[in-house]
Amino acid sequence: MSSLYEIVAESGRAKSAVFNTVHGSVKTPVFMNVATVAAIKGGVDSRDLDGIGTQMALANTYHLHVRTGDEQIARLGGVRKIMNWHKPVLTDSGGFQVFSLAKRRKIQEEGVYFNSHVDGAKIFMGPKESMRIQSNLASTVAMAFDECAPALADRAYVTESVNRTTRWLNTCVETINVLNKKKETINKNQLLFGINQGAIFDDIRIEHAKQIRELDLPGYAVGGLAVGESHEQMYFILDAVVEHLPRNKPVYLMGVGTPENILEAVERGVDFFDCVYPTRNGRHGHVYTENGRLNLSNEKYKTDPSPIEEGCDCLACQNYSRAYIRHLLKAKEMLGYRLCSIHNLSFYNRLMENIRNAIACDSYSSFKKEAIYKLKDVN
RNA sequence: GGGUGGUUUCCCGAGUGGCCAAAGGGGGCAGACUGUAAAUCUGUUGCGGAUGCUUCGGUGGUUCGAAUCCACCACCACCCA
Repeated sequence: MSSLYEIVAESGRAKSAVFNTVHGSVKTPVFMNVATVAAIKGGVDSRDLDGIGTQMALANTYHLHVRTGDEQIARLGGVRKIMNWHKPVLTDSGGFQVFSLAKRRKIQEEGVYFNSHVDGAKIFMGPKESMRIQSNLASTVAMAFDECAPALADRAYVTESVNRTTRWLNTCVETINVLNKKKETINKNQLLFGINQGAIFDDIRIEHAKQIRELDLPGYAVGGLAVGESHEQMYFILDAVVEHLPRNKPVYLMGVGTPENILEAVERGVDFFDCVYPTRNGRHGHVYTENGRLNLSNEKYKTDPSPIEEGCDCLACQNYSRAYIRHLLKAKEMLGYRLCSIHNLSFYNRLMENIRNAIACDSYSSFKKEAIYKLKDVN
């Protein structure tokens, strides 16, 4: 029986591992494609991702609770079943919505009152509710219910918020342990990842990391970054906090990020990522290449017969020109959004594969330097 | 042949004497977006670096001042013969 998480290569502080779950194995560093409402936006089907190296997806507790309801999804067999997704899925806890729907919520000790963004209905969600919903969704990995404080929050607020997040984490642990033993639970092996918070205060972050690692959870995330602070501040926090999380467990940097952010974070020991960028930017016509990001809706691509990226084996690059995809975007045709999203996901997965290879060759530092240099090319 | 309504900046369309280079859409151009309230949002869109200059079917007029008032002309739409 293989262990849950096994480091297979290291290069400096960068690590590459295999994460073994009941829903399959994942090679890290890994990028999880985002499927917030159990759908990859832009009309991308689960099968579109076959062959482009996708290993894991992310869905959202809050969104699926609000629509169509986690109990209904449980009756249908869980989020993986309805998506026809045979690989692992991580569910975010709704904690980020505490942040992003700030104008629609009120935080209390037991949880948060939201107003649904769908119909305005009052919703209560705390650690118990989040865990129950995630158990119904039957994801591979459930995330702890946390508060993602704004980057600009002051020290007093962050201290209070982090303490509450720690108390919530304890409740999450107790709750998932009960849920995983229930007869009707679809995935009785659901894993719980804890989330480190503390905004840009390194001492609060470190203290929090030390506290939560005592719980000996199967994985730990760094949350509350890329929410308004500078890149330098983000890297500074990662430098400070990652070494206080267990090295022999997954480290997940939530919601990040750009290719450059990922390259920098891997160097600091992070091995799980997710971000809306490849799909959102795809829908907005921004596509990634090794030599930087292109805005395909720019006039200069109007007659460009070349593929988005030479040598890319994705559906878009194998079959269509930049000029045609630009035309589709201008015409607001779904196919345009779809092709750009598929290409970007393909790019991200290829980036992760290259990262893994560089770690395996113990040449990560020079690989990263060159990759970032190339990304700055102007197209 | 007679009557009525109309012609506005790339398009649609508001504007009936100064606050009008001209509302609002659309389209165009560019930008933003990091655990997705996001196929969304923002900026810009006559020329000029600027005091300015040239525009509202055409020509002429009234007026200190005209897209707006008057005259004629051109074209378009509908109605009556």
